[in-house]
Amino acid sequence: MSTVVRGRPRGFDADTALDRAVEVFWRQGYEGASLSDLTEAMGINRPSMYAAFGNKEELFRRAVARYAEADMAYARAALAQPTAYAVVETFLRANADALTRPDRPSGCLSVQGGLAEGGDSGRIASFLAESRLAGERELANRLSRAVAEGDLPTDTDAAALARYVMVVSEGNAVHAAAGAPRSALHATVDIALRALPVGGEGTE
Amino acid sequence: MSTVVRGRPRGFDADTALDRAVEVFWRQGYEGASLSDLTEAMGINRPSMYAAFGNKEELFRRAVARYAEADMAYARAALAQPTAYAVVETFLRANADALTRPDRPSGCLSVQGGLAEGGDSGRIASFLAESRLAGERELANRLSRAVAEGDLPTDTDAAALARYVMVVSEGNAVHAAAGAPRSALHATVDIALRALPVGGEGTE
DNA sequence: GTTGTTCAGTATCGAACGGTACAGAAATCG
DNA sequence: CGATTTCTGTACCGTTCGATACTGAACAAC
Repeated sequence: MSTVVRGRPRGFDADTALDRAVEVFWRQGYEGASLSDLTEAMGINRPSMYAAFGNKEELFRRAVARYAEADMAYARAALAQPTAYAVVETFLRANADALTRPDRPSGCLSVQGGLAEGGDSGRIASFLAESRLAGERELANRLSRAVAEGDLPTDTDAAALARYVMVVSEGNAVHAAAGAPRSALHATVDIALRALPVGGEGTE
Repeated sequence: MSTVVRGRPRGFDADTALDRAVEVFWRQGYEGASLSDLTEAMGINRPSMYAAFGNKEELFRRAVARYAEADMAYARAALAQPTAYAVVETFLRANADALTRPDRPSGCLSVQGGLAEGGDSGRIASFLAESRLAGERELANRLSRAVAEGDLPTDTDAAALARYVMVVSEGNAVHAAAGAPRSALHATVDIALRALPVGGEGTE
């Protein structure tokens, strides 16, 4: 009822503190973000965080909600485009920009919020990224050979095409980890293959 | 020099133990897999693991190497296909199957090895997956409307197309988190857009 | 059989984790 | 002015983490 506060007023702004928490979770993931990391970035003490947000998991859920509202507004805007093509292109372009904003952590909180980049596992993430990149390079070499052999159009960017294939593969991995059935992954592959040059069976 | 062992022989097989470790890391990620989880699955004690593999990070690197050799053999096989199209299709098909093998953890160790699914954060992963799925559903609704409006071919599977778009988005997120530059992401979008029905600008 | 070397198992280390009890400070109400 | 209510800050809780001494047991060499 009454908007009057009774006791000592809060010494910090909860929304500002939440924004700082978003940054930390985004950069370090849920488990990788310790309470010390969070409260230090938020500029408040541990009991203040617990009084304001309940516990770490509640804080994370609030952070994701705020992220979806603020940092993914471009997605809702894209849906308002007049044509399906424009919807998809606008979304993917804005998404690419959002994933690489210089003033924000790289990537997407919804994807790597489950990561654990805290402490020692920074090296782990780098090691895994390098492993994936090695596969991408092998594929690029193979596709480059295909260009030289006339199997792909001469203006084909083999490295970009290899990266696209790996993106589809890794996106499917994210979906599979989330429980997507095999049929869904193959349906995605059906569509993804339409982006390849020449298409069809082949040697022809 | 001498292949003769000197002291008490090892009571377990290191390769078998490593295979078990792969399973645990694959399912729970690096940080999510505790030494207790690992040694229990490997059937050995903690000091035996340290004697055989050095430490947790070395064990993980060995596990990833073994994973790349055993569980990603299909990728090298795909590179041997005669045409570029066959290379890509064979890879993506085998990849989709590998990501959803019923007798193995879902997803890809190289992608979610950085995850932390241990203990409480199973709920976190589910929560994030549900968040992403909500966006996918919104996009599917929008594309479904486009089909109804004649903006997309009548035989278009709006849900599958939406899933494809999200796969590209999430794959790009993985790349961005690994440090890929903005231009690389847009080059991927360039290619991905070619898979869309009708293509081009649109309302036409 | 004795000696030397290696493995197995218990018990424990210090550090970091998420979470909280408690005392003092700052505000409004009567 | 007390009295009451709420926030801040320190100091700490029990638990779990990765990693290790240390004691005995098991094997080969001599």
